[in-house]
Amino acid sequence: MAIVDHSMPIGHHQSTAASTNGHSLLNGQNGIRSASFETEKCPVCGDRVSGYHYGLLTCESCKGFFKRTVQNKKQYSCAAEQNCPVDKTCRKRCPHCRFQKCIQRGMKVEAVREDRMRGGRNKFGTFYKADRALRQKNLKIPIGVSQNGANLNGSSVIHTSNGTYYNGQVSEAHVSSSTQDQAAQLAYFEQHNRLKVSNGYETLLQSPAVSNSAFSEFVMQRHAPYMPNGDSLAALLSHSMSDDPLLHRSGLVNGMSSGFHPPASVYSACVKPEPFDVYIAPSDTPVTSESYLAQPTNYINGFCNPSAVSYADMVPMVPSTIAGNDNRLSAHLLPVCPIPTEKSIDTVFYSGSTPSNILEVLSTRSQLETKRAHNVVTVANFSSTFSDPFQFCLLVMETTMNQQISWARNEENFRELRMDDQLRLLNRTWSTLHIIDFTYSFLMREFSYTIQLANNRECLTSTLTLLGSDEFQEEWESICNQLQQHQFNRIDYTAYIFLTLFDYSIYRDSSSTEELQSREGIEVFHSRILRAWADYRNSHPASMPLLDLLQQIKQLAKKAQCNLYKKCQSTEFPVPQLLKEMLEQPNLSAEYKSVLSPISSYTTS
DNA sequence: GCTCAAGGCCAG
DNA sequence: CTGGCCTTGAGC
Ligand SMILES: [Zn+2]
Ligand SMILES: [Zn+2]
Repeated sequence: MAIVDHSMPIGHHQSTAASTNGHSLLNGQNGIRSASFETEKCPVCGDRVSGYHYGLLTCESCKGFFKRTVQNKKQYSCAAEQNCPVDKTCRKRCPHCRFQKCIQRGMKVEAVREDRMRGGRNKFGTFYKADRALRQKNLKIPIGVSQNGANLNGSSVIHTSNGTYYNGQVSEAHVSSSTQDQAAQLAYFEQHNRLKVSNGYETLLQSPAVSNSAFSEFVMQRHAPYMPNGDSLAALLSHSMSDDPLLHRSGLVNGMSSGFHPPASVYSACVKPEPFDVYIAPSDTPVTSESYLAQPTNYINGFCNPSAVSYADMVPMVPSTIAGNDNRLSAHLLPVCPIPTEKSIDTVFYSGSTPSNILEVLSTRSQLETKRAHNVVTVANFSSTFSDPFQFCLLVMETTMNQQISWARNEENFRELRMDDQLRLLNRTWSTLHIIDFTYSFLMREFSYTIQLANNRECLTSTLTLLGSDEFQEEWESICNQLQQHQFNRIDYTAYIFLTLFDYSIYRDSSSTEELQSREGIEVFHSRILRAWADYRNSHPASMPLLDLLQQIKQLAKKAQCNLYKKCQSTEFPVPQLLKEMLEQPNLSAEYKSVLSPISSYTTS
């Protein structure tokens, strides 16, 4: 490599702390570690990452920029349309858009210390650690085909340079990492806070910064999406369309009046002293949606039409205890800017480049590993607190489903679908996706056979995987064995996920032209994945054992879902909101009946 | 003790 | 204002 001398991670130098080997990161025992972010690109500008800063892996300059901005409470404004591209070469040009992107990518204002205390560690440490562990692990996954690892991040393959419009998303294609960071963190921290709830006594009092800080920010963000009519999923999806609540606030939003500076500036989250222990709402089940205003029905095509959309009407869910201090959310929820959406999957997805690359690229760019990483963290967290296996499963499922949705809505292809399609697809496929994720995690030994719970109890991994059922354990184990025999790997897993998610059969019977169009888009994508996968496997879709297995998994998911539905009817534990809604979709009841009757003598009314 | 993210410094 | 390099210090 030509740039060898720059390859030492910056931020480390010999002069520090009498460390005997200042260059330990490059060689020796720690060599592996350095590799973990040596290849990473800053999710904000694409420059070389120097470590975790304010919540995620970023470069040194974005770190500095972010720090200065937050410390000095700077208010930038954009001379253009708030969608300036931000990359290494032009990041200086528009600080407004740069900062916006920082936030959007998940940098945390609350990690900037108000008291300016140096050194030490903060609460994000655990997240960094978990994230690092995962990245590392995933580096070691064998790739399978001739391609070598070097290509993993070379996603330059992927893009034509179309749109700079929507927050530069497209032009960022070269950034390999962390479009997921934010979602990931949210999920991560949510769990922590939720745990606090369940243990949590002390918390409420000792958090000086709580009232307007970090926490409420993230709670808002996290729960903002819930909707009044029980449409959590829709809300979760639509909320995300323009990303982060924190940002739409510097001055003129979409040409609206500029004088208004909501009290809840981003900086309010800047937290005082270090151990900012955030507390959580004193409810241990996910918040319900009573505090929402009615949602004017229009989220279906929401993201196409900025003015028609009623993001501003969506009042985020804030736990009642802290709800007092914010009505400022509406400002947050304004869409950042319209998203052009003639783009169909087809155009979004690149069209040239060899088929088998598609999965490679998807696998890398879609950050499936990160999603799974958070599943692992979720499990770890809940398992230490809960002792009842079913309750444990419910909570894990609820949380991971949130993560699933966050993941999906950020996924480059999925997010281009009409909202309506997104809803249907997720409604349709969540249980299968769950099973695939957990099964793959199991195969990767991210979970062992059983999961140790509190009070010395345990939960079979198969139970958790199968949505809390233990009836199908053998069937699942058999599937696992077969997957293993076929050397099911990361690429196969990626194919499984995408083939499942993009299930065009949801429109099998539809006749409206709109739906047919949707169906076609999804189908095209689906078949492209299928071809790529077959190509990768040197096989034909018609004769792929792994494809048969996927069908089996889908069947299994269906059964498991029915079972879960049944169990939820009679459980003593509260069924979390989102899960409940996913289970109780009206159109499913018939299906539950038909699936259940052959297996068991379950009788519905 | 060592780590490594956070703050500080300052030439450009 | 930027960003590369330097110092700190809680937590492991
Ligand atoms: Zn950067
Ligand atoms: Zn700009």
